[in-house]
Amino acid sequence: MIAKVIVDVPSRQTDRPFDYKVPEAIEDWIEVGSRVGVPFGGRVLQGFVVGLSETATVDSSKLKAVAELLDPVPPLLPDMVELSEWLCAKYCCSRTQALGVMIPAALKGKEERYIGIEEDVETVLLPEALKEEIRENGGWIKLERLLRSFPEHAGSVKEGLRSGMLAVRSSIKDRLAVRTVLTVFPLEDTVAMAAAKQAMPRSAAKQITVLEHLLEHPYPVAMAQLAKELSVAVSTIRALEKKELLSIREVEKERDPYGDRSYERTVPLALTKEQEAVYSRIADVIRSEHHFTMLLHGVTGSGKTEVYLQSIQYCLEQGKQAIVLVPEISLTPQMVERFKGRFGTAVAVLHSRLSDGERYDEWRKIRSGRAVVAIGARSAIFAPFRHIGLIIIDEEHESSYKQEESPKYHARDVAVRRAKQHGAAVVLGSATPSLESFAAASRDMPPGAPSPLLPMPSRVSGRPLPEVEVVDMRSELRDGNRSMFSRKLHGELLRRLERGEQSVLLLNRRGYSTFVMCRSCGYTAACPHCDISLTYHQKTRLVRCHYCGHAEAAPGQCPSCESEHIRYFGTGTQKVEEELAKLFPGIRVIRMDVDTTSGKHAHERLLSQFGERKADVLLGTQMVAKGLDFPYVTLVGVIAADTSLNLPDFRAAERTFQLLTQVAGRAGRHHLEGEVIIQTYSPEHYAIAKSQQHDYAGFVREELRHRSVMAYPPYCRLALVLMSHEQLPAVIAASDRFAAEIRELAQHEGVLVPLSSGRPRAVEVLGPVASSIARMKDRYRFQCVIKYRGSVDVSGMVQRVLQSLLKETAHRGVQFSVDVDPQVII
DNA sequence: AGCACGCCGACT
DNA sequence: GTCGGCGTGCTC
Repeated sequence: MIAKVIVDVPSRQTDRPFDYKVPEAIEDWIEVGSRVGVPFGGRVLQGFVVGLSETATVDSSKLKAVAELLDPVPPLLPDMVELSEWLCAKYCCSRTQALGVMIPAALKGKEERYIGIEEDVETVLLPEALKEEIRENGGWIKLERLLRSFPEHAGSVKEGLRSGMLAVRSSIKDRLAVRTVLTVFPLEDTVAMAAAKQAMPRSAAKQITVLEHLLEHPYPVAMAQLAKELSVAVSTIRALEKKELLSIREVEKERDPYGDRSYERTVPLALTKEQEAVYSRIADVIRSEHHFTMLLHGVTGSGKTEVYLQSIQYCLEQGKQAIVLVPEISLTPQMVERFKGRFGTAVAVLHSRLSDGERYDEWRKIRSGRAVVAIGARSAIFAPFRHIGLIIIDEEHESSYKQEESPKYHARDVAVRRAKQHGAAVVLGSATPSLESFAAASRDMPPGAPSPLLPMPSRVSGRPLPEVEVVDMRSELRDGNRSMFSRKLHGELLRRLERGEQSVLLLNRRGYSTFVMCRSCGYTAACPHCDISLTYHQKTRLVRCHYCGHAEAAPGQCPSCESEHIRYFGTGTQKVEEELAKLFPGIRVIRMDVDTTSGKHAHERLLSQFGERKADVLLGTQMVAKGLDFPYVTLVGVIAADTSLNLPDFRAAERTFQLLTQVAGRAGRHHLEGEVIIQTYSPEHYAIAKSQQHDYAGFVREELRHRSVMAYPPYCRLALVLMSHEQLPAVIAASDRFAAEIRELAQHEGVLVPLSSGRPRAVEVLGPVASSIARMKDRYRFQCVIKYRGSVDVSGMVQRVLQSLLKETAHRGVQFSVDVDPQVII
């Protein structure tokens, strides 16, 4: 038998299957999706089996054999191997990257080499110390350790290996410490145990206590826990083991990050008429076993989560599994609690704050079938279930579903592809759907076919959406108020303090960091490697580059004109916090931003503090806008709505509308009425005006008009190709060449026509132009934007051009990065 | 990615 | 005359 293996080498030249003989001993175990160790170019590498056949594609004398099978159960299922093929074709990534993104990091094994002394060979030339060290270790010692102990003998080791005096043995070792716990197993024969207890001498009181306990609870129990509960020594239990009245074994322990918490079981709530209609549509699709993607458009507070829960329940009853994706940021304890409360231990939770080990344990729960619901961020879309019936993507418009590193996949698109493979239902849920999803769901359907649009326009509580007031900050300034708080927001904050209610303040800080600028000459501190402005960090008094990490001392005077009028600009959450403390002495503020939420449980700790009303104000960036639900929050303030509006990004208006709508939904969710104040310098902008009126449809109409005029999604699709090189001429040459080649290819296929032509298949190539960050990490960057429409295989075209381009020596050293479906173009 | 093979400068 | 620079090419 021959195994086709993708080896774990991140290089274009090795990005194809290699053939290996399968040793008979593992023939029955190896499968498509197995992880193996294979000899490759003089070392042993990890690889994935993507095919099994009887014949090889190269002559069999060249074939080597699979060295080892790394898991008893293949970590990937055959449908995922197929999915990996689709991933690398669509997103222009290597096969290794596509496979790697589907498994937990703990399973990215590395070679470990062990050194031994060859038998029946004269080894007199080897240093005595080396031979002794190896012998003392039972004949084999890790190469790394040997070299660390005897750095002076590195040459001898190399020579010993070359001349055959030393032997090397390689094995792939997972990056994983499997934790074990000593566990006490009571005798299965309880009668014998009871008899032994009777026969114990009275002096063995402690041993009798243990036996009594085990007779009452005849289940395996952790030894440490047993000893503590009964306050007996471990040696007492050991003594019983000697008498063969129980056994002690090491049991693999799973790290359950939620293990120390118990969840109140919840029961399905009665659905409203609206919820019921949506639920039954979803259930119909699950039952049909035919893939169908639906868009659940529900206002904040419309009870989407309960619909999710009951749909999942139905899916499980059909004997299928369900995946729920939520944005990382809203994967809060509150959210997890609702799912654990309904489905108990059948839920696996996957989020980025887990350690590699914890993530691996949750993943294994899925792979082994002990979990049937996976809830997690983006990568949970690769949960290794066998029969997926339902995939839910909550807050589907969130940009965190797009991975920004290769493979640059969009979880929404992967979800649809997986659902097609499994015949599953996809539910995209949002109060503010992305224009792409809304347009797709609003397409004309064949007569009689059910619509993919599932509307939930009313709130479960029956409460109206909160009042939103827009404050024009220009008139504040005109009236002499130079503070970052308008008089209105100031007054309302004060009222909340007096009444003991809580407020949420949002600082929309995207692209709005504290930068250093000279008021005399206009000099700004910029990174010498990346050409972007440096941000000021008060704690360390350093200015730092957000891209490469370059840091230097904050200048005390202008390096350009030597003026003293150098100032730190922009409003960070820290600054707002200081201002709050000044304006409202004694105010209790919880600040949430990247600085305060970096710890493992910092995010949830801060939120629970706020939930316990230990603070008056929750101040934060985007992360306070999502999914929070606190009954005493009656005021939401947005400090500057337009910071995101003015970004040079075609989705700026959409992002702003979404953010404002989301954050407004945080106020007055319970018995107290909520109020929202939006401060802005452009109150007339439709993104702000329509969010004030809670008018999604109105916003979409306006925004679609803009997108149509400018030919942006959903009226076309985009691909971004970024090229970089240390030398400017090299990157200019490469990008010019790339643009010419791709145009020629499109011309050849007859699709190089302007989008405005109205032709169903069209491709436009823009650029090349210098990237807006023209240099990063000492590399110059140029980019091409490709706009296209219809069934044009742009990924395939780009890959073909890159393949021929990279063969040419002139373009060696040029790095290409392809983003199909980029979320931001700046 | 690594590692070996291969053709041109400063050293015993 | 050799040791070693890293350019080029291959890995089942």
